[in-house]
Amino acid sequence: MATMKDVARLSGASISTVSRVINKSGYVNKETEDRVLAAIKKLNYSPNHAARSLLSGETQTIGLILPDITNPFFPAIARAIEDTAQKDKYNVIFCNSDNDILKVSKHFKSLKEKSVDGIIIAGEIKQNHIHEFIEDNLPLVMIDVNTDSIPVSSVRTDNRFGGKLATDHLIEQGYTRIAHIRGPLDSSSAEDRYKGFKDSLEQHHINYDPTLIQIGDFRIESGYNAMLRLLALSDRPDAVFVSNDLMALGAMEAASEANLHIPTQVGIIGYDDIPLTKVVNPKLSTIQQPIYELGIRATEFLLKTIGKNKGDNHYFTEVMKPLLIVRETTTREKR
Amino acid sequence: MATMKDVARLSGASISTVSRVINKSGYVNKETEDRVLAAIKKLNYSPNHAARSLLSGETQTIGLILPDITNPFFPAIARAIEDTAQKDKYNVIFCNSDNDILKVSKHFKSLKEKSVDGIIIAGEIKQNHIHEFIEDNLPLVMIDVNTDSIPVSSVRTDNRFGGKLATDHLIEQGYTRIAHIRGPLDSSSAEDRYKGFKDSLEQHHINYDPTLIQIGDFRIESGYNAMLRLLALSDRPDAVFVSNDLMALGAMEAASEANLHIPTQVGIIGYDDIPLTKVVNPKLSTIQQPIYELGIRATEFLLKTIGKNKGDNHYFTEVMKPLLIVRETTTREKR
DNA sequence: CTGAAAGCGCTTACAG
DNA sequence: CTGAAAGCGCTTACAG
Repeated sequence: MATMKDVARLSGASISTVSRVINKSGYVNKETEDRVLAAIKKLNYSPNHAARSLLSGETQTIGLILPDITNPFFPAIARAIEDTAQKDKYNVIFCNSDNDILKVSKHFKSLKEKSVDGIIIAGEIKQNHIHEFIEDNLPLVMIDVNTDSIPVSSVRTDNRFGGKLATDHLIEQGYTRIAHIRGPLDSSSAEDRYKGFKDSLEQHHINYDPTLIQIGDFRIESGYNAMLRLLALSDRPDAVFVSNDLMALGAMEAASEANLHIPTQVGIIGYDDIPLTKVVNPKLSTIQQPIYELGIRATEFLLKTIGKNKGDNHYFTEVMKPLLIVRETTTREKR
Repeated sequence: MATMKDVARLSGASISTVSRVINKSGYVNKETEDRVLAAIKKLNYSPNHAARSLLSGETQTIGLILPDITNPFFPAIARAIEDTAQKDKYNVIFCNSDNDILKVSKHFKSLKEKSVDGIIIAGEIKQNHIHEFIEDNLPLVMIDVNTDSIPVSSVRTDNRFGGKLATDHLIEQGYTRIAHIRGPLDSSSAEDRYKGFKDSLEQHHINYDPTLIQIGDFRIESGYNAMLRLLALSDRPDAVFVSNDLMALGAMEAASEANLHIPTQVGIIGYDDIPLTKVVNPKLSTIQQPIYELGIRATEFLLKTIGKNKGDNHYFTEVMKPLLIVRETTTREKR
């Protein structure tokens, strides 16, 4: 690889001058500039990124820690982040955490050592762990985590409102015994959706029955198993609000195997609106999160924070509204 | 951030000695070592990656260029690559190319400027473009591209064999008029699967009917549209081998809308075995590619190449065998 | 076993 | 408008 020294030698200019034409900083005689440009071209020179980083402390790279790229919720997030970062010439390093806080910490540390300019974390992170990350003063944005009481940038949807939306819809469709398969206790999103579920029951004066609440881990099998438990109840539910689409798919499978017709015998609504919802049969009703927009906004916040002076404690938060998407798994004829 | 200088000062040792204990290179007195270690801990020192890269020319980072992470085929590849890279302390920067050769080139150049130690490219790349990339002498591995006549490392499955496998299966199930929805003309995988399709027909002495061949772009809509065209034929097919699962899903949708029962009235088999195949109803028969293993092996090859001396023209190729997975869309009772 | 010095490829004042 | 010099934070011979 050619260096600036080579370019300087070939063009007859000094290294400083070469630097000036490359960075378009300071005055350079037009003819000198042309000679330098010609030399750059001839040598196929391109600047050494590591050397620049050493000086500037910046790498034009951001880190992305997400639970698992093979979970259908995350590719759209990752894509949005990469698209948005690319526009500002940032690259993104991605890491999978499997929602294991140890792995999150490990990746965070490793990214910090690589001097990434900022980090985006998606997934279930408990509040006390978030504090651990903000101590480092590295620009940080959390996706889909309720950070209400923590000074950190974040982007998420209003999960409580979404949970209510889903449950309201089931009630309006005439379902009367409504169960909920919630996500992990660690997850603030799962917690908020669960709260929305209770809000709706309360508003409609429906008794809250704890036996109708099952806990899953946001993966398909756990939805299947939770549904099995619900169907084993003596007084089983006629509808269930499932805290994410993946588990809802599992629940649908369990219902089908029990020969229960969806939506007439049991209604099911999910959460997220991942692409899968449209290809299953019947198509899954769900609460839509603006997944791609979540990723865009998170990246915008991160880049804005990177732009600010360090030590400046600005942070940004946005809570987006989710949307009810009625498809086939809940459209029972009204009685 | 603390530097080695700070550590040296605090521990009373020289910078050279500090470097020795950090890199465990050369002899260091046990007591000196302990003092240095203590200082490192106290200052929460971690080495500056950019400075190291400047010296070594290595970044412990690899680039991954894939068409689109939101295409369900690629998350598993990306995950496998990240998992494997992580084991050797490599990070991966990922970029989406949308199968646009201009974007591939752009990303390739940008990754090269960031001094990544190697690059993995997945997707449809024409042979003449591959030459462009190997000129740079940067360690490179291609995934799912037929590179038979090109000196470059690659990992793929035997697509021609897979295409034959799929078509043989349809014939064995008693289907007699078999169509093929192929992938783009640019794609060597699509071409090879198409060849396998023809191999099978030939072996079974079935006439090749060009009207039964439609071209898609590997995306769901194109499968839908291609199927529509096939169904509009006066003498329409009773089965179709679709060149990937996503298009097969589109084809299934078109068949359903035409009120054709799958698999009795029309059989459909896909290719890839993405997770979606198991959640659709009926479940999609397909040809399984070992997607995760593809990613592992590609990364292993890349890291091996990085380990070798530059200029050393070793390259590695592996062709894996695909597997027939019979599910519900092709299991017609034999006549 | 340890330290001083050179150098990786750049940018940034500073002087002219 | 241009060049010499210092320095970013490290590693690597080299000398002791």
